[in-house]
Amino acid sequence: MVDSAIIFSSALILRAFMQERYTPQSVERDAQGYWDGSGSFRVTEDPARPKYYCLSMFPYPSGKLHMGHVRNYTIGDVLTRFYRMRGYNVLQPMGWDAFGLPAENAAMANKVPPAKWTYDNIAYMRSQLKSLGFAIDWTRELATCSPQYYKWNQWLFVRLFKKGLAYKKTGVVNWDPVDQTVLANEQVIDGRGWRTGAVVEKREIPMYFLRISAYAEELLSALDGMGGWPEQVKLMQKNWIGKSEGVRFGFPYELAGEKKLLNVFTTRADTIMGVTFCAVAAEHPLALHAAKGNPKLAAFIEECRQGAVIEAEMAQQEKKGMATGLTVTHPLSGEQVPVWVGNYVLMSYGDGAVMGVPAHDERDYEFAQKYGLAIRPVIRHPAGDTVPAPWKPEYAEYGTCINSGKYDGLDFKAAVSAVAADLKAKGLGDKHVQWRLRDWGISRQRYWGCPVPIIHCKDCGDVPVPEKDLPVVLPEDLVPDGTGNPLAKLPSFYECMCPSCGKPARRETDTMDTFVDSSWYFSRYACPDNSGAMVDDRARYWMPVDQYIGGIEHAILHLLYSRFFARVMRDESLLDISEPFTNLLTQGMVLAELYYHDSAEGRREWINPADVTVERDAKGRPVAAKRASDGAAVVAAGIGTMSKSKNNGVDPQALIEKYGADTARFFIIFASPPTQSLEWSDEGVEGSFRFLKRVWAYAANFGRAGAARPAPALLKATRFEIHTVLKQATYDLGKHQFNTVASAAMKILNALEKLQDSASDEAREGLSILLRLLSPITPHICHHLWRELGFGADVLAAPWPEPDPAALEQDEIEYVVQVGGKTRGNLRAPKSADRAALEALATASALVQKYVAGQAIRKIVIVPGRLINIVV
RNA sequence: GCCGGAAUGGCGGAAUUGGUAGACGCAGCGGACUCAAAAUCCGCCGACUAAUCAUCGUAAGGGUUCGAGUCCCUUUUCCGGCACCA
Repeated sequence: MVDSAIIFSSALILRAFMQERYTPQSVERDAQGYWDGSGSFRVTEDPARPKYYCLSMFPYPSGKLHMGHVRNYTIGDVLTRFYRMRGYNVLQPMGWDAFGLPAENAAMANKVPPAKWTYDNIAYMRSQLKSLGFAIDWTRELATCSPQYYKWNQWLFVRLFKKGLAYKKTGVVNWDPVDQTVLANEQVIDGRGWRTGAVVEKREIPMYFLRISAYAEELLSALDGMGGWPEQVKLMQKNWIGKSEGVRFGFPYELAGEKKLLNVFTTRADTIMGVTFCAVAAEHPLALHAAKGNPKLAAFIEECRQGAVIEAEMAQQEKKGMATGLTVTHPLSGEQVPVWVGNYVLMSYGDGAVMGVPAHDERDYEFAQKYGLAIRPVIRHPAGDTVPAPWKPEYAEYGTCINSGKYDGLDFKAAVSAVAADLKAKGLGDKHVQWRLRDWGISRQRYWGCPVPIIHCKDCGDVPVPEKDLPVVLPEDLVPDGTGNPLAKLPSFYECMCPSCGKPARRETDTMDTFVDSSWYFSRYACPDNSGAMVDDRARYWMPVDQYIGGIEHAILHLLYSRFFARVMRDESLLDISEPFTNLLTQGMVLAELYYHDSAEGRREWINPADVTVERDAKGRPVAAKRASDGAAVVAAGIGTMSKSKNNGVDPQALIEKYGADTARFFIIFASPPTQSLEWSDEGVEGSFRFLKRVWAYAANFGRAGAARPAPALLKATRFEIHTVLKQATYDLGKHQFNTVASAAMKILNALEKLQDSASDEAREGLSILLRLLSPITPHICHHLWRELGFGADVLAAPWPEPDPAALEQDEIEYVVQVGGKTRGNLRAPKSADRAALEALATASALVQKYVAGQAIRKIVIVPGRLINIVV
């Protein structure tokens, strides 16, 4: 039956007043005014309804929205509105990740304090977000640069400091020797400072760390239970945490008469008898000691210190090493083993030293070949007992021990156990679990961030700022000049009294990594107005976030830090949960075409795709491209992420002004599924606009006098079509495949248009389904038409449409007919036909007769309701 | 370099668990309306072919299966992350 509840006879009268032309600007202004006026998106805790906390990653206020933001928030809004229509109490908040480097860069460029730049940007971007019509509860807005917010960063830091979960040690940073300042990785270009061009050096400085390693085991094991996260992200986190089980042991040596151990960790203790050298990092104490009397080695270590701390760059540089001249004693054989310095050994992993087994490790093999070190095979691997050059992957495989004395004949597991036991007996080592995950260094030698609440006292050491003195407020009127942190030059900030002894002391001038701000903001949205606590009971109601949406680029750091913070807050009795995000959707990038033009002087100029005219051949294939302004030939350089440097960005604002927010939203949803990259297309936007105009025109003409009533068979077929599409669309929404939901809306309109403006019950029902299906994607036009056609006062309050099983009933089913696995045609059969009937029907058909052509039928495969395959 | 993804017509994409490859849209081509244009509407639209049939066709190569875009192995290219961009 047709859903009569939504059929409303007054619709025809209302319709007479409706404009023929779709004018998105006025429609959207009115709808947004209605939502604002009625507080449609303000929510409070409601134990009677299931809650749904839908969160998109908050933006950095960089100046204006980019298409990636629009995409992110449109996806979140579709989910928000969809769940709302299904009866959930839905929270969708918004805020600003407002501390960070770009504000300092802008400040330097424009001589304006980062605070002013940031607040101006927030004001503009807020207005942009509002013009997109997102169902956001704006009463919960927060900015991480406000003292009311970052006070709680500081408060939590102090708690962790007292617990030992925050602590001080040295860390390595990129140092610009000209500007005398620490550089972020992105400020290092080809190993040089971005402003000075000076070769960057590594420098060790004291910093504060958060002991995320204390939660490594839990962060790893909990991944298994996180069904709502993409496998891909969980796998990346698992590899990042990097649990490896092996043996940690020491090579004894003597230094100035003192007995010491060179500690290493290995997952291949079974190869220990194949050790022919040890390699240590350039920063390793042993290397530094050896360099004292060895100028060549000192020069090599200096060379290793050149360049940035960026691991990707270090991993790609040529493997180099130099002998220290020192030796250590093999703990089991007693042989002397030479110690080398290797630029590929990372001080930050394990003990900053590795044992070298060139026969069974590719990196060690290369190193030994290059420097003429001994290669001693000790494993019988699938390619034999020897390891002739070149390196083969088989050399690294597990096998039984050979040339290993008492361990000969043992397999991997037995050998590792035996070696570990022997090392333990000698007091030199044991089995050990090693993590790749390092503690989180949160100190930044920068101004525009949350001050680290520590006071340095000559007598009392590092003293946390007392709770009553929080927040340590960041002055908002400074302008950095690129030569270090302005806070460190501001006595009024750093001069203070020691809270413990009352004597003059110096305030810490480092600020916190902005990832600290973003690791708990989602909990604060529940209670942003609470000035007395970090979070309260409202956070217990709303947390965890049911659906989190953001870029895949955050798969590891932000998401891992947030998982860590949730546990820290749990252990501080602030939250009841361990996992902050139940379901995670990682959206793809937004891409656009790239065009450039090389000038006569050889300068490459990137041309915005909007300024390019493409010539096509008769089949629509592009053959040439020209700059619209002067006809100059431009080169099509494929597609890439929208960026300033490649000048291929599309401004959301221009789009909204030209077509309206609904068109922008529709195109973004329609163009590709949320998790895949989205390729921008101006023609595609035109097509989306055309579709909304058609929806409008259909509604405006709906039930127009004089339309003939279609034949009953057409009505029935149309209703079948619409309900089939609806069923599919609801399924697609469940798996977050919104692009096909948009397609479904198009299919429904196509079907309705075939009814030629008839105001039949079937058409009215179809239209009400169309508007409800579309309302999460294009809420403004649906809001307007829903009211205008008299379906109700507010489409937000309408229930999600359900497919009617009766409409999906069919008397006949169309089967695909294959012969020998090749599709040959279709066959209609009664719904009731059983297997035998289908076989008889198929074998008797002319279609099958033609292709079987006298061959023996070996068997018949039947997929119920779908397919018949005659195997010959 | 290491870790994680992706690849389907001229283009974006669809194909529920292995079951009619190309839904829906864009571009293109043809037509209607118009003095004309825009807008709108109708039709065609993977390759090969005059057209039909047939054949081929989901990055490349191999395999499993009655049947593979989908599963397995190898390779190529592109994208994300690599701890101070956010």
